[in-house]
Amino acid sequence: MATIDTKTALLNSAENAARTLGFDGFSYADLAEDVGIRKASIHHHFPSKAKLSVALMQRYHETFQAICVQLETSFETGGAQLAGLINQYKLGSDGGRRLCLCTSFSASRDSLPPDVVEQLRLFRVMVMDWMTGAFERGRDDGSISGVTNPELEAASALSLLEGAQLAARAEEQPALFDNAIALLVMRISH
Amino acid sequence: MATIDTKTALLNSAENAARTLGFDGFSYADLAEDVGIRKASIHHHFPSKAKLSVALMQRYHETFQAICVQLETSFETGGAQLAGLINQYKLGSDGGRRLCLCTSFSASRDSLPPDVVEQLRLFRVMVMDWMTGAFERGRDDGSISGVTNPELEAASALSLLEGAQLAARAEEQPALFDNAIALLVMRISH
DNA sequence: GTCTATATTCAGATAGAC
DNA sequence: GTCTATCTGAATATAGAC
Repeated sequence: MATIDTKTALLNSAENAARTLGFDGFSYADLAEDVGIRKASIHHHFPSKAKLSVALMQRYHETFQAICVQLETSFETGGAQLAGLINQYKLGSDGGRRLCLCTSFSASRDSLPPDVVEQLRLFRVMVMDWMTGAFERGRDDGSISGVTNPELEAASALSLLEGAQLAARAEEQPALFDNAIALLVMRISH
Repeated sequence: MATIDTKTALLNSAENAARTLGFDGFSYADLAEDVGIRKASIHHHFPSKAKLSVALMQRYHETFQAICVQLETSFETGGAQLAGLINQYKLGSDGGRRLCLCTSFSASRDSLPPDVVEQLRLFRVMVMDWMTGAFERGRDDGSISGVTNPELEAASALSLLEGAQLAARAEEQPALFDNAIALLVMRISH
C-alpha cells in the first residue's frame, strides 16, 4: 500500500510513453505531467534521456525474464509454456494501444543510445533462447504439432508476435493480433 | 536520363528517412540537406509535414499495389507469387537498415496525421487481400503446402514479414530476416 | 522555385535557491 | 528532492525578396 517512489513512477510513465509513442515520440514534459513533478526534477533521477532509456530496458529485460522463468515453473508442457508467452504478448499489445518495448525501440533504432542497442540485442537473444527451449519441449512432449526445427520456430514465432502487435496497433483493432497468431495457437494442443 | 524533379527527389528522400528514422525521427532539415535545397523551399512543394506524409503514403500504396499486380502476371502459381512478395519485403528490409513504410508508420501511429492513419489501414487491407488470394491459389494449385485457411495465412504471413524486418533491424543483421521467414518459405514448392 | 530572415514552440539539459 | 529560471539547439512554419 506504500506509495511508489518517484523514480519508479518515472520508469512506469516512461515505459508507457515509450511503448505508446516510441523513443522519439516521448519527452520529459510528458513524464513530468504524468508523474506530477517538474521537468527539471526528472534530471535528478535520470540525468539524461539516454540513462533513462538504459534503466528502462534493464528493468524491462529483468521483468520479462522473470516472467519467462515463471512460465517454465507454472506450466508443465512446452505448449502450455508457449501459450503463456503468447498471452504475455497479447496483454502487452493492450488492444492495439501498445507495443512491447523491444518492438518499439527496434523501430526507432537509429535514435537510440548505443548502450540501448546492445541491450536490445541481449533482450532478443534471451527471448529467442527461451522460445527455442519451449519449442523443443513442445516437440518432445507432443504439445506443439509439426515442430522440426525449434530454433527456426522461435525466430518465426518472435517475429510473428511482434508483427501481430504492430498489426493490431496499425488499426487499433485487437482482433488483428488474434488473427495473426491463430495458426500458431492451433498447433498447441489443449 | 532526365534529372528528377525536386518534388520527386523530396519524396524519395522522405521515404528513405521515414523508413530509416521513423515519422518522428526525420525532419525537413534532413531532406533539405539530402536534396540540396533549403528547409524553407520544401514548404513550396509540401506545405506541411502532414501533407508530405499523405503524399508519401499515397505513392507508396500505388507503387506497392503495382508490384502486387505485376507479381500476379509474372508468376503462374500462388507459391511463386507469394515468394515474389516475400522477396519484396526482403529487398525492403535492405539488410536490416530499413522497414517497410507501413511498419515504420504503424510504430509511430500516435504521431501521425489522421489521414495517414486511414491510409495505413487501406494499405494493409490491400496487401491482406492480395496475400489471401495468393494463398488460395497456392492451396488450389498445390504450390503452397498445408493451407487450410487462406485469410488466417495472410494475416499470419503479413505479421511475420513485418516482424522479420524488425528482427533484422534490431540487430542490423540480415540473416535474422531469413531465419524468421524460413519455415514459411519451406512450404512453397520449387 | 528558391532564397534569407524570422517566428514560435518544444526538446533535453544546467544552475542554483529552498 | 523539487523548484524557478534559463540556456541552447532544433523542430515546423511563414513572410517577403529575388
